[in-house]
Amino acid sequence: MADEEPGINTGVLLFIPYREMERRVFAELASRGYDDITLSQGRVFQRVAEGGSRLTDLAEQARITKQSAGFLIDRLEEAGYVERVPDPTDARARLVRAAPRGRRVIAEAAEIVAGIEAEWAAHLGDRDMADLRRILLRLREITDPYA
Amino acid sequence: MADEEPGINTGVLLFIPYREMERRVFAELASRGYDDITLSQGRVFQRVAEGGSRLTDLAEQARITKQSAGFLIDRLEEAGYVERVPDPTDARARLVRAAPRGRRVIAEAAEIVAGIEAEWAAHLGDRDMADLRRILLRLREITDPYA
DNA sequence: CGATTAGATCAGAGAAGCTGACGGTATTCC
DNA sequence: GGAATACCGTCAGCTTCTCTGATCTAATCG
Repeated sequence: MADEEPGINTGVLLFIPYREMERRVFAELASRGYDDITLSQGRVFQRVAEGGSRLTDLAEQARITKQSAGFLIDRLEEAGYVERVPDPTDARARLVRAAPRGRRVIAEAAEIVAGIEAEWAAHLGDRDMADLRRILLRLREITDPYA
Repeated sequence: MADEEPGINTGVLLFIPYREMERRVFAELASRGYDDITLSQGRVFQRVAEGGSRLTDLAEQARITKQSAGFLIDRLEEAGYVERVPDPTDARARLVRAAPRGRRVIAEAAEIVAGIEAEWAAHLGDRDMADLRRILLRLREITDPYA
């Protein structure tokens, strides 16, 4: 687990760029005024689907308990990023969906991500960038239970 | 940030296999008796260099404050994974290095990681697995300030 | 209908991260 | 050499996040 170049753990190799992407997106969003959202909240928020998501599903996808997800969604709701509406198909459930402020931050985050991906593509070359995404999509088949 | 297959954020794509690798390694270690180490502790412990590391360096590499790193190292020390010794080259500093129990867990974790990487290679093919690592190493050049 | 399952919440606790401030040691600069 | 500065680690206090366990209501199944 030390530092010989070729022997470095593939997990760590995946983590490094992921973390850097996350850090830069959050820093940039904060500087644009979205400074009332945390990393953990963002990880859950990312999973909110277009038509709304159930709390339990969000928890599963983010790999946290539904209680933790509820805690984070409460904060996102207070800050105006999401809203909870009744699920018309199941009276036990409520749907979490993006509120207006949430939709704006989604659009801005997408811009920022696109900019960073462009930087990466410039460094790697378009060929390797495309290969990276293709291989990661295939890897997802065996590593994402909620694909 | 939603779910169209081709548009999925590259950061998320990196995160999925990373998280799965981490989860499996920790689950397997726990089942082998190393159940007194947490994810956060592991993330710092991974960075402890062969000859010992300074707390400040570990914090920088793990991207947490030195106070947080100190907290985690305290726990790792109590559990017998690391020990702190004076730094012979600087009386202000102490070196954190692996204790015997720590060296054993490093060896076992390496085995587990190798097994998972073999699974991934079997799914992707050796060619794509090698490409993945090669591309990630190049990506590290612009995403790891502590490479 | 009654029993079980599923969605969400409440309550309490522990882990882990942060900022700010401090004492001790090195280094740098006059 | 001495003063100013920077660095290493720690203490103190707080917030955020995550967990386990229990509870409530609604849906579903026999």
